[in-house]
Amino acid sequence: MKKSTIQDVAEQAGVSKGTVSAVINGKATVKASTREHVREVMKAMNFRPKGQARNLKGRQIERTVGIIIRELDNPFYTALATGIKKYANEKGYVEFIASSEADQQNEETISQLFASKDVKGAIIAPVINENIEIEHLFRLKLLNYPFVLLKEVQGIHANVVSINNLEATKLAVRYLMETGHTDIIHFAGPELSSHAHERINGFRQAFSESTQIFSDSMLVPCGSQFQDGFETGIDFFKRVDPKRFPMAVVCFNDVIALGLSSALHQLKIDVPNQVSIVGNDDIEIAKHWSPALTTVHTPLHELGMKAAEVLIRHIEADQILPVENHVLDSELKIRETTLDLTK
Amino acid sequence: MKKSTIQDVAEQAGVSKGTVSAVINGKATVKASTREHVREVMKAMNFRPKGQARNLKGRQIERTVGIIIRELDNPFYTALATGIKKYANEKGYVEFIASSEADQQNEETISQLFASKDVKGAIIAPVINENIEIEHLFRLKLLNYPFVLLKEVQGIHANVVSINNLEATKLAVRYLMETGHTDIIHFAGPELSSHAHERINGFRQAFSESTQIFSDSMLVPCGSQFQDGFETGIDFFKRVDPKRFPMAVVCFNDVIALGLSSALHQLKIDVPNQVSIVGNDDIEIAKHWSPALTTVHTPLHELGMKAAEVLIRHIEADQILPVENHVLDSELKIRETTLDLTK
DNA sequence: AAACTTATTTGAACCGTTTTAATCAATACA
DNA sequence: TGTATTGATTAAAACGGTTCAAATAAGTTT
Repeated sequence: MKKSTIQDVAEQAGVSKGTVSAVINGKATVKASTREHVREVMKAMNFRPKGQARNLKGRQIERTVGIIIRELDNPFYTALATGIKKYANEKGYVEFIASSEADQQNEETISQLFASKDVKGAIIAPVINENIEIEHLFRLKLLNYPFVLLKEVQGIHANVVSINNLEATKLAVRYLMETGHTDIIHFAGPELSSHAHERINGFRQAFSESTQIFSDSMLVPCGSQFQDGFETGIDFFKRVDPKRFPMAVVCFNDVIALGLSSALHQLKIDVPNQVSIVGNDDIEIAKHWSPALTTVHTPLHELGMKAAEVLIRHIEADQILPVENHVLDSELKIRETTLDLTK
Repeated sequence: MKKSTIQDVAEQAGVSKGTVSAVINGKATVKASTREHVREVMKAMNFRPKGQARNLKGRQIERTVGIIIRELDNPFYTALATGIKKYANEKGYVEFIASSEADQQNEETISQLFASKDVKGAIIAPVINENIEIEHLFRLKLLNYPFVLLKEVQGIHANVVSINNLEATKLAVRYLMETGHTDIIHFAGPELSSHAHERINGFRQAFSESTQIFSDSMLVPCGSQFQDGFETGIDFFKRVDPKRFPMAVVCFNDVIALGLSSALHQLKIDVPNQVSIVGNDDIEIAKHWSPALTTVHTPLHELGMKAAEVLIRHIEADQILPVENHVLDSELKIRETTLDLTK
C-alpha cells in the first residue's frame, strides 16, 4: 500500500494541493469550513506529510550535530556527550545522539542517516576491531561531510580529537613507583577494546622507562563491568599471601576499580594499607565512593568541548579546512585508595 | 553566500547534473578521468549534497525513532533509553536521542526537528512546569505524527506510558510502617519537579491510609543530586538527638539516598541500626553500594520497552490507532539500609 | 570503411512539498 | 450598474537532487 501524498489528500478532499498545504501550515487564509474538511480527510487517510519534501523549498537555517557513541548506558559517553552539548548549545546547535553498541554495521547506518537527514556534521566514537571497515567514512568524505573522530583510525585522514590513554596509565604507574610501590599489577580491560590495549601498553612502557622489571604475570585479565572487577578481585586476592602486601593494582577503568574495592572489603583486605587501587576515567561516583578512589581523570568534558569546537568550525567554514588532530592529556587525582609508602 | 548545488558543480565542471550525481553515488559508469575532475570541483566548491533532496526520489524504507529526554547525564534516562533501544532494535529501528535539558523551548525545537527530518515517531519525556506549553504537541497531532509521552500532560489526548510514582512512594512508606517504624521522614525532590510532587503526595497518602499521623515537619526539602543528599543529610542529622533513633528516611531518589548514606557515615550514625534509608529508582550503583540500598525499583527498562512497543505499533499502522494509556507498577527491593524493627 | 558493440554522457521526467502570481467569487463602494 | 476591495482557491514554478531512456563517443570486427 503506497503512502498517501498531499496530492491524494487534495483529490479526496476536492481541493488543490496548495490548499492542503495551507491547512497543514495553519495559514489563516483558508476558510474555516474548508480547513475542517481537509483535516478530516487527512485523518481518515492517516496522511503524514513528508518532512524532507517540506524542507526542500526555502533555505534551512537549522543547526544540528550528530554524535555516535559506542554504548548508551556507559557514563563515559554521557559525560562526553555533555561536554559536546555544552559547546554546541552555546553555538545554537541541537544534538542527536545515537549508539552503535560497538557494532560496525550500526556505525555505518547511523553515519549515513545523519548525512541523509542533513544533520550538519557528526562526532564519532569509532568502533575499532580486528578487520575494521572504513568505507562509510570515505563516503562521508566524498560528500564533504564534516566529522570528527574521537580516536585515530588507521587508513583515513580525518579530524581527530582524542585522549592519550597510554600516557594516562603511565601517569598512574609512575605515581605508584614514586611513592615507593614495588609490587604493581594491572587489571586489564576487555580483549577487544583498543582502549584496553593502549592502557596495557602504557603500563608496560612505564616499566621500561623505570628501573623496575615488567613481567607478564603482572597483567590480570579482567573486563570493564563492576561485576568483572568484583569477581576477578575475589579470585585473585583470595589466593594472595598476605605477606605479599603492600601491593598496588592499576585498573583499566573506575568501574572495575570499584568492583575490586568491593571485593577487597569483603575479603577484609584493607585499602589502601594493604592494597592500593588506582582507577581510570574519574567517573562521577569515584569521588563519592568510600574510600574515595584515586584515579586518572580523563578530561571527557574538555574532549567533548574540543570535538564540538572543531566540528562546528568545519561545518561553518566556506572552504574545506585542513584536517586537525588534537590529543588531550589526563591528570592524576590522588584520593584515598593509594598509600604513599615513602612517608 | 549561497550554498552551491549540484547544478553549480555541473556547470563548473562542464558536465551535466546526471554525471555529477553519478560521481556522488560512486556509479561505475563514469570515466575515471571525469570522476576525478568532478571530485576536484566538488572539493574546491566545498559542495555538500543536500540529503533531503537525495531522499526525495525513491521510496525510503528507513526506520528511525526519536527520544526526547530531559537530562543527558542522568542514568535514569539512559536506562530508559536502553529499554527503548532494546525493543526498537529488535524491530529494526535506529534511535536518535536528544535532551531538552528541561527546557520547554528545546523540547519544542527537537520535536519539530524530528518530524521535519522524517524520524518516524518520537518518545517524549515532557517538560512539566507551571505554565506548560503544548502547542508543539498539537502541531505533531495535526501532522498525524506518532508519539508517546512518558507522563500524562494536561490538555492533550495522546499516547502515554508512565510510572506510578504515587504508588512507588507509598510502597516504601508502607513497608517501613509494617516493619515497625514510627518516625519516618521524607527527603523531597526539587521544587519544580512533578515527580517530586507525586512522590510527596504518595508519602502523605500512605499516612492517611494508616494509623500514623502526617505532619509537615516530616518533609525535608532536599534536591536530586548526590551533593544535595549529602549536605541536607549533614545539616539535618547533626542536630538530631540520638535518642530519637531509630528513624527512617524515604528519599526522593537513589542518588540523594546515597548522598545521605555518605553523610551518615561521616557523622558516624549507623545505617540501618540507627537510621533506615529507602531510595527510589534502583539505579545500577544502588545494589553495589555499601551498605546495599533498599529502594523502590522503577521499571525503566519495561517502561522503555512498552513505550517503544506502542510507538512502533502506531508508526506502522495504516490507520490512525486509538490513543493508549499504560501505567507501570514499581517494586520494592529490600536490601541492607533498612532495619526490620519487628524482629 | 561500414557495421557492431560497448563505454560515457546527457536531458528530461520525477520525487512531494511550498510558494506566489493569477484567477475567481463575493462583497463594498461610488 | 460598473468598479474596487477583500477573501479563497488554484495552477504552475520552484526546491535540489536521482533516474533512466536516448544520444553520443570510442573501440572492435569484419
